[in-house]
Order: sequence, then structure tokens, then C-alpha cells
Amino acid sequence: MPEDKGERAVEPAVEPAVQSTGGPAPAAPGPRTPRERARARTVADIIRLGREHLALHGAAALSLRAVARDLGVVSSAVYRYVESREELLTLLLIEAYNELGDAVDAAVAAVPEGDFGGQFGALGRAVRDWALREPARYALLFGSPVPGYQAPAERTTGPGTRVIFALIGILDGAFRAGRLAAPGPGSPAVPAGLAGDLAAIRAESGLAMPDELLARGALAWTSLFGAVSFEVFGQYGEGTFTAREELFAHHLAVLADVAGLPAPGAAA
Amino acid sequence: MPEDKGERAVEPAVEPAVQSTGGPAPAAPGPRTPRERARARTVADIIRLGREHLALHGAAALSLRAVARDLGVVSSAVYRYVESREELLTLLLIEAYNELGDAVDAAVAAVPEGDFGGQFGALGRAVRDWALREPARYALLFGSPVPGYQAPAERTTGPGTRVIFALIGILDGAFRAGRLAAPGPGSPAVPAGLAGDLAAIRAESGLAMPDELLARGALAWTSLFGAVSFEVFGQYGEGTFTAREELFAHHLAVLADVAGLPAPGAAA
DNA sequence: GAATTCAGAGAGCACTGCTCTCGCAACTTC
DNA sequence: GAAGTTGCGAGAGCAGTGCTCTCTGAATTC
Repeated sequence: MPEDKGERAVEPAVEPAVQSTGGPAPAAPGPRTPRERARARTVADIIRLGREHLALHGAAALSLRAVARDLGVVSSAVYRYVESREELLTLLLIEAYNELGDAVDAAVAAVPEGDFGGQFGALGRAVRDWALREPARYALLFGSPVPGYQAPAERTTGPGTRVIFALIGILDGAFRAGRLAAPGPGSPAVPAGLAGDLAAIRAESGLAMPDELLARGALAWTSLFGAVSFEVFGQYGEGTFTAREELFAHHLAVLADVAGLPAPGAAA
Repeated sequence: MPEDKGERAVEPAVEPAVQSTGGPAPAAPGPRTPRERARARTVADIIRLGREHLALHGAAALSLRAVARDLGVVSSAVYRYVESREELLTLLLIEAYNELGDAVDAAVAAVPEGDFGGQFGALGRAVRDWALREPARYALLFGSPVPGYQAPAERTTGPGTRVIFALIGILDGAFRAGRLAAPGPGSPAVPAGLAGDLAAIRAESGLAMPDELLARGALAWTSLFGAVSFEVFGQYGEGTFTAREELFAHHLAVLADVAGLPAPGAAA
């Protein structure tokens, strides 16, 4: 009797080949041999099933054996395709980062070019919407690190920095357009020890913003995710805040103000 | 051969009885019979070992069997004292909430009474210091929920709300002392849908602050934990921010300003 | 058609949470 | 002090996990 019952098999290989619609197929970097194509399809299936398990039961409950069962295959077979559970987590992490990045980019792009306040609002709402739609995957990205799992920086920093780069793009764009308000005269001074860090960031990303605005942008960044995390992770009490959409909208508006952005709709 | 090797036994029962120093011992609600006292000591040992494992390996890696090994006892024996792994997690959660609450209360109390800005800064630094000292336990409180584990609200809301109550106390105290600045005229209006929530909060906690300041207080709250979580969970890149203490200090100062608090040291 | 590669099966190891039974020792009651 | 009760630890066991290893057969390549 096989170790895994083999029930619940997921339609194997029925999935229509993506590049099979006429023509010699550009083939770009696509897998060439049938074996490679079958392999790529299996890997994609594993990732898809992993994503479903992740969304349903959370990252720490993600089990390669369960994925194997759903795939209609014995557990040791999936190790032909995925090095380890960690590896699968990394793949899902990258995928989630990119999905969030895509959602944010699309939301920002839908706002008129000069409406920097509106762009910031769109970015924030996109993050919150995605997080509420995919709480387990959001937790994988921004929650407590999964025990025993360390995301490989060289593979995740790229996708993982898309949101902050989008935010920086909005802020610096506003600054260059002369539409980013400087902090008031009574505003807290930027500590001297931060100057080096901020200078490095400015150089690396080719920014023009002065220290005060850069530091406030960082605050808006962490605060945005703080608000989203509190909501997704259930830190607000049971019935404390019921109008959460309005609460978030207000927080976003205040944060935009803190960052120096103009009110939404105020295009140049 | 026993299932657990029984090595690494932790000094059992050697621990000097806490209330054994002379006198008839107040005995208050303390366990009376020797059996109850031994039981209480074992439960305390389990919690202590659990705390150590939690701090070392994280919440999801907390294993009752490992605790049993360290206790020098077979795994089934710990179920005499703790209902389940969840139960132990809940005990550790409550303990951690209270430890954080104590740290915050002590830090705030060390600041002169009328120095509301200083109190806010002390609260924020206390949260950050504790979080950096106890990252795994902080993650248990404010990170992604542990999979399959739902904290029982009736036992955790009390300890879990100590920080926000301390923060509210500072803000409302400042407001009653006439030292909480109202938001500027151009400040974003509080959405109408939030009025009900804010009124309920105000009534329940006997607050005097108007909606605008209450909403900004909530923002300062979530933003504080957002900044701490980013630092503890490693969301800042590798070498992006090196002067993290200064960064946090600046964020705190801006957040105090956002909440309407006066600068630190400006006692009445 | 022969040689090679490779996917899947199955067994196995060490670990987890948790349950159940059994026997002994400590404690309580008479 | 003897008898009865309670509680605690041990041990076995179930179902699950990640991961490794070997073996077989089939697909692919030459």
C-alpha cells in the first residue's frame, strides 16, 4: 500500500500549454525539450498548490507532503523539483512580493501624473487591499519571520523593494516638481547621525530630496505598513474600530501631510 | 529504554522556595498543600523553559517535547501541567504582554509628570528596547499570528491593551492640561464614518480628546509599532539604515508632533 | 536499437502534538 | 497507623512533518 493514498489528484498535464497557440512560438527563454516543459509545468503546479496552501493555512503550516498529496504524487517526488520546504517558501515569497509590486504599480499608474497626493493614496490603498485579500501571504512578507527560515537576500531584495521604490519615486517626483512641502520651522531636526545613511540612500537612488523630507518619507513608509499590519494581524480590538476603511483613509491623509505631499486631486 | 533520554535534567526542586524566609508566611492566595506547591513550581519551570525556547528558537519552533526533555521528564508528563502547546503559548503571551507593559509603565513613570512629550518618547523607547531585547517574544505579540493558534481574547485583551492605555493616558493627560495642540487648519478632516467608533472609545475610557486628536493618537500608536516591527523583523535592508537609534528617535519626535504633543522637556 | 537520464515509489530516520493505560508513590481520610 | 484516594511519571502508540536513500521502469537521447 503506497504511503500516500493518491486520492484528490489534481488534473495532471491537462493544463493547456501556454505557448501552443500557432506559429513557431517565440520560444524566448522558454523550455525547449518536452521533458523540460513537463518539468516546468510540474514546478508551476507545485508553486500553485503551495500558494493555495499558504493562503489557506499560513506559512508555518505549509507542508510539502500535503502539496505532494494534492499533486497526486508521493512526498519524495516533489524533492525532484523543489530543493526543500525553504526553497518553496522562497519561491512563494518572491511571487507574493511581485504580485504586491504589480498591484501597487498598477494603482499608482492609474492616477494622473502630476497628482502626487493621489498617487500616494493609491499606493497605500493598493497595499491595504492586497494585504486584506491575501492575509497569509502578507504575513509571510511583513510578519514575524518564519522560524528557521531566512529569506535569501540576493533573490528577494529585488522584488522586496518594489513598494518602497514606488513610494520614493512618488516623493522624489513631487519634490522635483516643486510640490513637496518642506517641514515647518518647529519641526524636529534630523539627528546628525542619520546624515550618512540618508546621503547613501540619496546617492544610490539618485534622489534630490533633502534629509528632512527623506526621513519623513521613511516614517510614512513604516507607518503605512504599521497601520496595515495592525489591521491584518488583528491588533485592533474586536469592536474598537469598525469603520476601518475610513480609519485607514484618514491615516493615509495625515501621513501624506507628514511626508509633505499635497492633497489628492491637486495636480500641477 | 525510555523514549526521552532524560539527559540535561534541570535542577529539580533545588530552587529555594520563595516564601520560606522566616515567619508564618503570608500565604495569601499561595498554594497551601505540598502537592499544590510542587505543582506550581513545576508549572513555573515549564513556563520558564518555554520562555527560553521561545526566545531562542521562535514561537513556531516551541516544542513541548523539547521542554519536557529539558525538564528531565517524559513528554506525556508535561500534559499533566499544561493542557496543550497552545495553552503554553497563551501563558507565554500573557507573560510577555505584562513584561512589556511593566517596562512601558516604568519608563513613563520615570518622566516628570507634566512632561507629556517626554513621556511619549519614553513609552516609544521602552517598546523598542524591549522588542530588540526580546525579538521572538515581540514577534509572538505583534507579528503574524502563529498558525493554528488563536489567542483567547478573554485572557489576553487585558494585558494586551496596556501599552495603548498608557499611550491614551499620556495623550488625554496632555489634552486635559491644555498642552495637546489641535491639528492645523489645513489638516485632513476625520471621516464621518469614524465618529461612532471614536465616540465609543471616548466613552469607554472616559476621554476628553476630540475626534481629530483621538484619530491622530491612533495613528501614532500604529506607526510606533510599525517602526519597531520594521526594525525587529528586518524589513530595513542590510546596510540601508545603520543609525537606527537616531532614525527611531526622529520618527518618535515627528509622531509626537503629529499627535499634538509638545517637545520633550517642556513641562507645564 | 542501445545507452543514458530522470521521475516516481517506497522504506526509513528523526522529529512533532497528543492520547491512553498502567503502576507506583505521595497524600488524605478514617 | 492502616486503608483508600489522588496524582504523577513512564511507556507505547497514532498521525503527522521534513528529508534521504535506493530501486525500478519509462522516457529521452544518441
